[in-house]
Amino acid sequence: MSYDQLQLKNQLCHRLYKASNGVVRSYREHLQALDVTYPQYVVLMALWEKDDVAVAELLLATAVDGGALTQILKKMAQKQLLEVVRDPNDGRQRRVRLLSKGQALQAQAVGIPEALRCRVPHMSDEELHQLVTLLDKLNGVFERNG
Amino acid sequence: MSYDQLQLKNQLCHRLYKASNGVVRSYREHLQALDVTYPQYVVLMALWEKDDVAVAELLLATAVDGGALTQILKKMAQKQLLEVVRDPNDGRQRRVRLLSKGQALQAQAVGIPEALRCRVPHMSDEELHQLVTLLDKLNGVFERNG
DNA sequence: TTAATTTATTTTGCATGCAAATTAATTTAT
DNA sequence: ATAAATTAATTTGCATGCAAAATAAATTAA
Repeated sequence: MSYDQLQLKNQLCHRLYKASNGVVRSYREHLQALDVTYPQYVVLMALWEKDDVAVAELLLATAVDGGALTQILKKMAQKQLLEVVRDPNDGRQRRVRLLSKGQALQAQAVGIPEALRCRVPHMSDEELHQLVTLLDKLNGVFERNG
Repeated sequence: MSYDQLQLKNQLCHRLYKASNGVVRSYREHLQALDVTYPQYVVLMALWEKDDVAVAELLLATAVDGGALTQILKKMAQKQLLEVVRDPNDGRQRRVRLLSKGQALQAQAVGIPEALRCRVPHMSDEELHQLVTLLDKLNGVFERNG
């Protein structure tokens, strides 16, 4: 009954599961100062890079779930971080735009990446870069199909 | 307003977020045949390796959230996959034990790891091993503290 | 042009992930 | 020996992640 391939220690998926949850948990303390959750932070990063985009474009950029994104945008709109307006040219689309309060958060978030980097002092820049490269290769699988 | 360090393409966290969600999504089709969710599958793998363990030990092995684990165990118990019984020596602890139906699922799960491996044909065994090694190093940060 | 189809979002129902509060049982301190 | 502290689990409230169904608006087809 050994089945090595079913042992948790041999599962890439479980490592990703732990890493993702762990990293998001690590962000929480920093994001609380901005009063946003991790997915909300991802939406903000996407908008800081490119503002005034359709929901569909935001879905692609953030990889946040569609059903969840609607709720997330509602909450962020309530907090005056952004607004969602119907596209005049295509009524099906809704465009997302940062409000001043959402734009202002960028300045407060500038130090977050470095703070998180400091949590992993035992890993070199090269190792982290390798990790990024490998994850990109893995994520390529999910780009188009499920 | 560039702030390179805040661009999504420079975030390790976002890659982990996408990878973890993507991989779990990939498991879903295989797990549906067993009628279990991904966290439930993790619990099963832990129990297949070591059965009759306290909830606390299962928490450590699986890294599943405590609050969620209680609900997960309830559902798995309803499905007759396992049972949760009070420890006679220490009434605070509850021990989790696989039932025959839960044990039997192992045979059905044997092919899952290979099926998932086939989803990443463009990555070599060495690359996947490197990814595992780097994730383990990253996850070391979350072992004790948050 | 009006129905059928396609596209963009939202809604719904269920299953976590998480922090904080609560309950239950054991151990420690006085 | 009994209160206080500690430990093990569970419960609660909120925020997603996800699939599938439902809406709404634009486009295509007949």
